[in-house]
Amino acid sequence: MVNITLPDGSVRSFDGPVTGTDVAGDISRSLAKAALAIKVNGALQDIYLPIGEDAGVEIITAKSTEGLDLLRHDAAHVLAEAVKELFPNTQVTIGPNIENGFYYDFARETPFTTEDLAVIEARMHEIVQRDEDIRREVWDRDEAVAFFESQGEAYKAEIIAGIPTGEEVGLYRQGDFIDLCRGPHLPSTGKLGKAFKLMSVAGAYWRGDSNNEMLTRIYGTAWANEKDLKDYLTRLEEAERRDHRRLGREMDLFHLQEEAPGAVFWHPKGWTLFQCMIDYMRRKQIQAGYQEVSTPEIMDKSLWEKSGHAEKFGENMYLTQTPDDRVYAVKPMNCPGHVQIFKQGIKSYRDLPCYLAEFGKVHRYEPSGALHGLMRVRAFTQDDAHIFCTEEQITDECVKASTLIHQIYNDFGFDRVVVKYSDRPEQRVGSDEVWDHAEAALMKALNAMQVEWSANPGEGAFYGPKLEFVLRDAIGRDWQCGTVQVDLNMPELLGATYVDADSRRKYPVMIHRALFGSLERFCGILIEHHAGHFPLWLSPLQIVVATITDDADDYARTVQEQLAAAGLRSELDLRNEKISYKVREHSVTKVPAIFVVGKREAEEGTVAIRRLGGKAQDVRSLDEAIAAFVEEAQNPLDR
RNA sequence: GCUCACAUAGCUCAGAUGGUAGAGCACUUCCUUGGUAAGGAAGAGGUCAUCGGUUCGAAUCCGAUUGUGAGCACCA
Repeated sequence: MVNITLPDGSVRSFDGPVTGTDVAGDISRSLAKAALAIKVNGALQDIYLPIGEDAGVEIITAKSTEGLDLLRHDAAHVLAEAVKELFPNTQVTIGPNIENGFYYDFARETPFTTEDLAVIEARMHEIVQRDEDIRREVWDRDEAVAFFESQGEAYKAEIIAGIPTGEEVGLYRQGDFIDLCRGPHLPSTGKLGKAFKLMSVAGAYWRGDSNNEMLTRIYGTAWANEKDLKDYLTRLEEAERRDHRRLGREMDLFHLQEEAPGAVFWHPKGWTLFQCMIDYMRRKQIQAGYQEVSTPEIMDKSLWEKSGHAEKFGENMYLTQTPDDRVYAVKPMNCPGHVQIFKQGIKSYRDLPCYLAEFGKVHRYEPSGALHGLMRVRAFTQDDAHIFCTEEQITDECVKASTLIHQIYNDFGFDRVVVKYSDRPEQRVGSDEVWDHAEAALMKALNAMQVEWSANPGEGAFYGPKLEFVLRDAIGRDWQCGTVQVDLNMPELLGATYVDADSRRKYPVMIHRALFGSLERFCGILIEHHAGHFPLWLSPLQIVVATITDDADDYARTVQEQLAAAGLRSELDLRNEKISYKVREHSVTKVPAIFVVGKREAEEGTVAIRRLGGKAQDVRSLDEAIAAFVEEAQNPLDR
């Protein structure tokens, strides 16, 4: 007797060992059909393996996340099988499931191109049609290595050779295709169904290391049913519609061009948005006790040699040579400049903490392949600040900076923020003792912050450990923005000191922090987060005054003058076009509100307000409308 | 930087097999004065990313360069 306990607590008894298939079939035929795998006492396993003793069993279908992951993983195997059938000379490597789908990395002389995808996808459908059994086999490790080597599968052999000797190796066979895999897998290829699609090809380094050879990767998406697949494709289209590069053009915010790769040409509207962010931040920082400064964009290379930038960051730096043969570096960071300001005069411990902030434009020569709209550029503006303080003040100051970051993200409409903690990288300045100290201090601050955090080992800056603040946008993507870094190295490298209470000279601690991070990137994130529908206070153009007939032109001018006098950003649309034409155009460019004026409004001193995305018109007196909009357009700091 | 793809009018895109370019929208002018997501007509606009090669002839074929896209690696 084998007693199987199901998740609802019910128990079913069987005469002897049973498989997941038997259990599912015992419950219902439809479940037997939908069953992909089972969980026996909480552990996932193949559905056709026997269960010999009493156990808790859960049937896994594609409705659960786990089931969907299995399905996607199987899609990767079917992809590999299809490729091996079509291109026998290709070597297989690895193919996991990922968010929304799967990929498989192949090694071959000539990489796949997009044209190959259709052929491969068609073969995958054939393999699903064949409904081949997928069965687990247990092999001896050395035999498995020998087998894959004999098949010319060097990468697979290498992976298996990495498994400890003596450990058993699970292989899965489907048709003529056999692959190393931890499993579990679906019982047959037919279970994959039709809801999958190959999406793109890309290069990817073997084991993720750019020193290794590049493989050819095929990405695909797979879902439980065709409706989910269709929904996913629709979501991709929606994401494309809110792409900041597209909206930036449509809304006339900025452009990029070939002569200045990774550098932004801000148009008047985009620059207005940018300045709104700066205005907000400037006030916020002053409230928090910061002093704003400005430091040179180019400084002699020798300074960057002292700070360690030339050595540790040199590959990312722009250099300029002047007619007098001096070599200057364009600043990639603001810290050395701020240290120069701190160093002027003699600082006392009473001057600490000293907060120096700058909207500093920095240039970094980023790898060309990394550039992406506003999100990844070579010239960007940081809302950067350096807090010079004593060791005792580190915890407090880090907590304060973190609080500030959370408040700011909140004002900009982001409520989910997570923190990542990064410790010493391989490329670094300073002794291990100093790093021990800096890491411990930052960790102490992190614990005092009471925030959700995760570790990011080895990812710190070259001068100190850091915290990164990652926010999640409206469509669930994570963006790294703010950062707080504890630096016990830079002041010493650049000779910055203060006089302590015991009248001895000491090196201050330097906390580097940025809140938006890069203003350019933050701007891009805002565009995508709001899909161009900015809250009124951020919207570069707040109101368009549009006339119905030219009888209303004079009145429209009056309206716009009054809007301007009230500090609202508006434009006048007196063109000889129908009102529906004007409404459409200003809706497409995401203007938050249109004040429509015709003969009636001119006579009554009113405006007909049409909000972006709304259908209703709200006719109000001009004074009332202006008061309401002034109120709504207030900076969050004034509310 | 690496792999693949792409680069034609301001934007979105057509332009088998080589014979020096087209559409829609936008723009300009005219008609229309129209009440909430595209009224009508006419006109103007391109050294087909750049440089080289093959050819009688290149937007088209080949190579290089630059830029862009999707990934990888890197990262604010």
